[in-house]
Amino acid sequence: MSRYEPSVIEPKWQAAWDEAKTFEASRSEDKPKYYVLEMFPYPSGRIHIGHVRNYTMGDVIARYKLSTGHNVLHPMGFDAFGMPAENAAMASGGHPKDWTYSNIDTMVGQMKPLGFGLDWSRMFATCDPEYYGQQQALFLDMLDKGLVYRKNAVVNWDPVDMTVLANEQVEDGRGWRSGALVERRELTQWFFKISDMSDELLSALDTLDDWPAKVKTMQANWIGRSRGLQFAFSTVDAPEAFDRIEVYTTRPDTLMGASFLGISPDHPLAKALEKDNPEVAAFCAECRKGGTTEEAIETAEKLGFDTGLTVRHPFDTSWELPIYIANFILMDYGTGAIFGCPAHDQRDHDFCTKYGLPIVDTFLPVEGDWDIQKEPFVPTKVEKVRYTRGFAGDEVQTGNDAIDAAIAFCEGQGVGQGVTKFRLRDWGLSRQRYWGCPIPVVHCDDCGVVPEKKENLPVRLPDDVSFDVPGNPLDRHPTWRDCACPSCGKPAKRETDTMDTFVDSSWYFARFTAPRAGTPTDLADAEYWMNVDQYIGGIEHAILHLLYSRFFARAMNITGHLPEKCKEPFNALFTQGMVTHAIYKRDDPQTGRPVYFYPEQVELKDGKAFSKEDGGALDTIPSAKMSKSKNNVVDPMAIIATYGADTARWFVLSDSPPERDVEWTAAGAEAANKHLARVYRIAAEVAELDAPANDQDEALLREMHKAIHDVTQGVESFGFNASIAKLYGFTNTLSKSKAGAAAKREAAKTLAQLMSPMTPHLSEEVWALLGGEGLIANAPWPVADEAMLVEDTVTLPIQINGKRRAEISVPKDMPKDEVEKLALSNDAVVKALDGASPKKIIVVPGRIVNVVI
RNA sequence: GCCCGCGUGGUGGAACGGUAGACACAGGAGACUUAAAAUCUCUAGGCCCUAGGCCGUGCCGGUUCGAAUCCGGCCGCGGGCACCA
Repeated sequence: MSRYEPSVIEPKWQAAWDEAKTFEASRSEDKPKYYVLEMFPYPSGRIHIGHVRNYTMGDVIARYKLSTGHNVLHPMGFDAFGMPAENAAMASGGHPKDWTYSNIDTMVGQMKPLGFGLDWSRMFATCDPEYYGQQQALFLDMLDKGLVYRKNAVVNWDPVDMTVLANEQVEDGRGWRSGALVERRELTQWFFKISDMSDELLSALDTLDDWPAKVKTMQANWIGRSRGLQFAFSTVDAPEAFDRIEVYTTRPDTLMGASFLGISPDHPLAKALEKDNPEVAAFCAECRKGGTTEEAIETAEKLGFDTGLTVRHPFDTSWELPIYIANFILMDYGTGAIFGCPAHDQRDHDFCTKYGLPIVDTFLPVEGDWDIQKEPFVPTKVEKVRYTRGFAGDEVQTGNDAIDAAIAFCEGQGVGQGVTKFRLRDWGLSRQRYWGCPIPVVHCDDCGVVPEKKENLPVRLPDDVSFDVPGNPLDRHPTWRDCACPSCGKPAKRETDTMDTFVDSSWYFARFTAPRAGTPTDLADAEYWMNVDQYIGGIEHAILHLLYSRFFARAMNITGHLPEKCKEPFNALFTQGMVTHAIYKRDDPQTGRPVYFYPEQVELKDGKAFSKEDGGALDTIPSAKMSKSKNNVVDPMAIIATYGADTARWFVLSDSPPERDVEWTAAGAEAANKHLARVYRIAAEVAELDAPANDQDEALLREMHKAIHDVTQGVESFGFNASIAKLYGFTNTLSKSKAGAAAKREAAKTLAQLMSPMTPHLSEEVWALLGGEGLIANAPWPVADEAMLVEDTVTLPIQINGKRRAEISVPKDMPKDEVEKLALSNDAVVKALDGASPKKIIVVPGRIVNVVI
């Protein structure tokens, strides 16, 4: 009998699938279609065990759907533009293009041996001119429909390198290379008008029934719809054109508790004052230090500057409030001006305490005391509170009711109006970098900003660029910028900004439906294949990528590139966890710096780690995100070389639920491999078995049908770990069964089929061994016989006061009162009752009996 | 700082509000073997001497006949915060 040899069988079956074009998708109306997609990878160099897990999940779905009679589209590509390619070019002198395509070659070469059922004929990289040229066409159509515009926006500016930095290139407020203090600087940038769709993007979340609730919550909070009052304070002695300052507040009910007016350092008034007041200029300059992230702004020390100017309170013109410039007020949100109410807001409370401004309550708890000077009173808006300085509605009311009443009152008084605002900002797509899709517009002295003609697309990136100095190579290229104005034909200059790589990933799923089309999409193909039936990817993309894709799908509908039904392009979403691995380290006694050990340098004894080299004890950090610098990255290629692809696939799906992180352990991989070898051995035995049918057959076949049922349910509901647990159990049953050869062969073939989405190579081999017809990949998925699933008797636990004390075995459909009688006659119950009668008996049919004493 | 998750034996984890710990790893005992590997069988949350009982799902409280599960508060860890992808 032969052994389980993955290195022999895996290439064999991969060749067989290629030969039969098993996974090449083509349109045909005779079967329902199914589009399964995993978020495509960034070509970082080598595939990661996390990729293996992600793509294996998608592959399980794809193979399962294929065997349930679907026309499956399961494509793969690369999200190939982005900063790491430029960083590599800066570090080691190559070209981003060479680096990227060489990485793609490597990664494809690593993915193929894993046996994923992918349609490789559709593969593309977003840096292919064929792809980004179509993206430029899409951009021009969006420009034409008014979905793109230019405005000023702040960027991280490195004053030493004279270049724009990405957020991740800013460390503790300093540029990562120069170490210079980063400043926020305004540049003219291109924007997508995603905010026009705020309301729609929010309300349509309700239609996404098969998306995780947490993702929808995150998106809803991100879009951040709020209702509030917008009104103006009139100023006292302010510069010309600033006699009124518009503010937006979500708490107009606290208007009588206002202590100051706060404006953003980027507010027009601040900018006006800055011009001839050096103190204001110095303060605003101070505020502009640091990075652009919300995190940096929110966690920075709250600073304010008293302008000396005041505004009049709208309800009492003799009441004047000081105008402060404050570093925590964002120009992007609302009107860039707020009124501060320290009694009911922690930040305002801190601010007023710091600058000695009055703290006046507008409401207090319905009962009890509150020292408002010491601590702000910030109840939720659904709680009832007692208004001490209310001006609308009841004295005791909820915050929500008070807000509604306040808006109505103010509108009646002619003080502002109720408005709905969103937190969502327009999507800035300009990047001052080389390795991205060029924005296809031209700057002409006479005609202004002019779109490039479609027949001139793609606007290709030049190859002759260098990365020896900071900044955008397109800016300093000797000739690339020079072109003719598409409108008047005079010499003009190309736009040198390229697109955010999120643009590339916002429509690739649509492109996969017709990857070689001469237009961004082919409507007939999109109509057939869209939407993505199952999208799989990391939770880290919960907001930006998924929101931008939802926006793009709508924009592509408006520009005629996608049908109406694609406005929500992902029918179902699954967010998978990471693959983690322990970190082994110890501090170097000389330098005190941590030294990281590779798993193969580590010896494990009684759960403790020691260096193989010198036997010294090591610290273990369990379940850490894999990171090259921590030496805890597991290379899938090494796993394949040792155990084969099926072992890697089986392992990443077992144990942990897919949405949770899974820890890679050598022991776990070893165990997975042993199990697969065992399945092979059992199948080989069964193939040679020659035993007559007997009374054990039915028990085995019953278990087989239960396995079909449970495994199928696991696959359908992303419970792959549950499917695998069931498969372990069924393997044990089969191994121990004394049933006849025919029944055991049927069971073994079914086992192979149930395993085939996870371990396709082994399954094909077992299938062939047992005389299965054709490829198991094409064999119809087994269907559980309902009659075989029904149990005649059930075991009911008996609880006394909620604690399990006994169990009884009863016929499945025994009436409640008979179960009750049986329970009461149970020894444990009789003993516990000790002659008394129970207070209550709860019988949940088929589940449990609880006797309350 | 803000938003969203997660927390169960030595380990990964299972469990429609209904027998907590399925399945697996590591461990223990045994079979086979000259021996080892491989394989197979049994065992296994903790505590108490056992019958049996007590304690146990990060911590504190609540709802319920019954809570890992629902609610409130805390602690710890992770993801995101608009130029990492």
